[in-house]
Amino acid sequence: MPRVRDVQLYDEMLEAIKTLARAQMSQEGTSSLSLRGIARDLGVTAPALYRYFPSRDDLITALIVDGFTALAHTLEAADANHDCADYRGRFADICRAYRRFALERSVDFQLIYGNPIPGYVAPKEVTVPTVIQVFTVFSIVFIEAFNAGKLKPLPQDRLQPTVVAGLEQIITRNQVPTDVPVMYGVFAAWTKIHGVVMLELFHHLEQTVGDTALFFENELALLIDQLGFL
Amino acid sequence: MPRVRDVQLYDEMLEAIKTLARAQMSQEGTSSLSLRGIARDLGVTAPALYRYFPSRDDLITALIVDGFTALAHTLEAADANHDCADYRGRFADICRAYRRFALERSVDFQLIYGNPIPGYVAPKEVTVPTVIQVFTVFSIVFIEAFNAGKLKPLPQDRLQPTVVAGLEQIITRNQVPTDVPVMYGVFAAWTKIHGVVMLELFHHLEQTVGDTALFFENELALLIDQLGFL
DNA sequence: TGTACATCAGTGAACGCGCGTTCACTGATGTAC
DNA sequence: TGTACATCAGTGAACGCGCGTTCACTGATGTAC
Repeated sequence: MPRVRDVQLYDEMLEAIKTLARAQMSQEGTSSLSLRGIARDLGVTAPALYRYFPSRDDLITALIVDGFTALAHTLEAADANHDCADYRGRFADICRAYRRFALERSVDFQLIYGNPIPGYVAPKEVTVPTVIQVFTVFSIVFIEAFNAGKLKPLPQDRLQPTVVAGLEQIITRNQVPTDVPVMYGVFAAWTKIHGVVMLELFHHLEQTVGDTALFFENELALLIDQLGFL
Repeated sequence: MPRVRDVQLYDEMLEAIKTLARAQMSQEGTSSLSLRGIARDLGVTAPALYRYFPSRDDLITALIVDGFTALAHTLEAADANHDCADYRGRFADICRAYRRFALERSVDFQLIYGNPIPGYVAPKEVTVPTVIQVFTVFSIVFIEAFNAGKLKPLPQDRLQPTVVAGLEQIITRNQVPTDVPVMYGVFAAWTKIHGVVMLELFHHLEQTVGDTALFFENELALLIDQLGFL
């Protein structure tokens, strides 16, 4: 951040740029982000943007980080709406929020989970921590449910040893206070929900199952049972 | 197709263009397809391509159709490798082929299931039939297994009435010779596999579960039981 | 077998547009005396 | 309170590059007589 006269104005400009960037992406696709286009929309010349972002890639990075954070907050908010002990309800609402986010803020969703942007490489040290945020929200419900005796996860002998080893690594690396089978449930859930949402988002389901919202609810209900939520 | 002097040469040129297009997309992303770039690679001027494709969009359409067809054939081939009565094995291999296709031919996979290409609109009358092809391969195993008494699908009362209605529509529209619960299984399977594959493809799993191949196998084994394959 | 001619396949120039980034610059702003 | 001056915020021109598509054209090819 260069020296700035008015911090508030500066921050407003930052936000304005990112908002217009998202608008542009939602019209033209995530890969068509153009600094000149943003400058045009903003009524300013293109070089002016370089005071706010050193390059186009830095703008993209900021948008990706924002996207992950927004998703994580959305999921957290959905979780907070609930009686703590209603684990089935909490989990369901988190999943619903995941879907709603994907459909309503599809730019952000495509940006974080869709095709990579050509020529752009995400700086891992920046994006990885934010990826974890999302994943953490899911974990918390599982862990709390399990500790309350309200989750009966898959027995560990149904998991491949290498998978177990991988999960153990995450558990220790991120200091997640739980066991492998519980952790496995998080991934089983996430991958399922993600699949349904992705296919719905890109309109591969509506031609086939028809009412995608109800299909989602149906799959969600079955999933909750399968995962062992009591 | 314009009048052509040598049909074989013409077809070879068509293939060459599409091959270079795929190569370009795999380097620069599906949205960065450039006719001029292809012409350059081909050692020819850009207008020459207009003898083969009336526009960039027509080339994209051809690539998408090819992608769906290739995926469908890959799945069919995986299915053909098997003792007909080994339904669990057949289903597992189809899913493995789906994953392998996504990872090995990721351009095609991103093209058909990933972010839409900005400014491009798929002509539905062309692409929809090819979408069905893929879906059909999955259906066949389910139907055959069910008819052989080797699949115990979810009871219909666990499905939402509207979802049932939607599935009935597909069944009659495409003249699929089976019942709603069997059809539902196809979607339950597809969405699950798709979710795992998508997340692996874009490297969201490797940071977390570690060995993604084994994670896939693990999820697949569980899925086969859940779906009711005997 | 030899020649005239239609046509196919690809060229080269042009149109009008886009892009990210660098650079020297100007005018407005706030501050220090 | 008034003026000089540093610096911030944004300008405008330029660099060197990209793109899809149209158009009149040329040279090679195969065919018909």
